[in-house]
Amino acid sequence: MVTQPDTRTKIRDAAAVLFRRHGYPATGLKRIAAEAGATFGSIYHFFPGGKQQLAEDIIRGSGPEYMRTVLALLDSTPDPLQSLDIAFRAAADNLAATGYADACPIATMALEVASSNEVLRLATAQVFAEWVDEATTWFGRWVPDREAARTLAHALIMLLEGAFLLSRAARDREPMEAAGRSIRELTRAALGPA
Amino acid sequence: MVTQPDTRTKIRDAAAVLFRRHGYPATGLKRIAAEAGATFGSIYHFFPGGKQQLAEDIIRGSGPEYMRTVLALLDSTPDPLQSLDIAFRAAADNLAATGYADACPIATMALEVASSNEVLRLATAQVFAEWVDEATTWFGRWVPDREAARTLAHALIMLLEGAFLLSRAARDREPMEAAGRSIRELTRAALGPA
DNA sequence: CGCCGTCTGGATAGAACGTTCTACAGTAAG
DNA sequence: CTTACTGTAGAACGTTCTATCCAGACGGCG
Repeated sequence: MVTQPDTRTKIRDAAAVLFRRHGYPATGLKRIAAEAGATFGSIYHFFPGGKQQLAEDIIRGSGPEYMRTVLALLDSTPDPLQSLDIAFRAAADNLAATGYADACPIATMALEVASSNEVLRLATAQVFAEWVDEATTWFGRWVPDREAARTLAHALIMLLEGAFLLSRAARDREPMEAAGRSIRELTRAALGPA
Repeated sequence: MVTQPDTRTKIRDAAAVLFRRHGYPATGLKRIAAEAGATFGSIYHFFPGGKQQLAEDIIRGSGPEYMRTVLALLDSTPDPLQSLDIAFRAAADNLAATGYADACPIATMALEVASSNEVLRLATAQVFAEWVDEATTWFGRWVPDREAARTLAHALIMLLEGAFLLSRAARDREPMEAAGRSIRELTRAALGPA
């Protein structure tokens, strides 16, 4: 039905890219409008709350969307170790393919607003909490102990985020590959004594 | 010999706190001057390169300084597993004590500049590389295989950084504690087959 | 046709940004 | 006393920021 993206979507998509790559304060609304092919007035028409509402919208939207992508990769094979390998390899490939620009959609913003903007901080916290819950459920399929599964879920996300940080800074996929080895090692250890 | 901090040091220290908590673009030179008890002119007197030079100075200075703190904790006992426990517990304590504000001194900036400022990106990359090397040496004391030690070093730093991200967003020490359990589990696995 | 809500285009405001510039205080050397 | 140097103080510049405001274009409908 929708032949071409409407203005609201164009603004959202352009802002999401800029926020992810450069962060919240460094991204100007003027630049968002330019990249979206929209005008200033349109931003405030669709997002009366201004920059903050736009960012919150993107955090709460891109977060779950990204997790869905990751979960799809994690379900690509029945073997959890092999799925983890595929997922982290895909993350490294995507990172390298985008010139080490596109990583976690909300990590940069999360660090930026953690001590200065309570509304956005809460949004990022809720997205991360959702990720941990979903990853815990995923690990729970093979790891009966819920505490152990939750620790693995935390490790998965922290290794992924840490690898994004190091890989983006170094423009090198080595950290992401090390992260993949580590999460597989942890999972293997949790599966072993079964 | 130095009775009170000179202006250069006051500016550096104030800027380091602000950059760490709010990031690079969100921190204004005016605010830095105010917090440091200095004036505009003094900033440009000591840092003719402006904001970027100040940030690079802080990245290259605070990075190694922070690693020294971590390494001191890691050498607090002869047992690596116990030292890791102490270090991650200290990180969680410090985080909670500062209202989840003071975490990694350069992580926020590293993500912000990774795709927009090559000078600062390189500075962060070199600091991280140094961290990995030093952590590799530390693990190397018990793990003879250098590749394995380097993977552990990456895991240590990535888990720490990931835990900073999640803990700051959630204002909760659980992620940091999970990171501590995970790095000890990985280290245990590497020590086991010895 | 005229009407009306939706959306666009852009001017404008007022504040804050990084940076540059000049003036000046204090001190040590000649 | 003069000269030179280091550091302080802050005004001023041009740019960019978020946000507000309004005139007008568009499309469905009576």
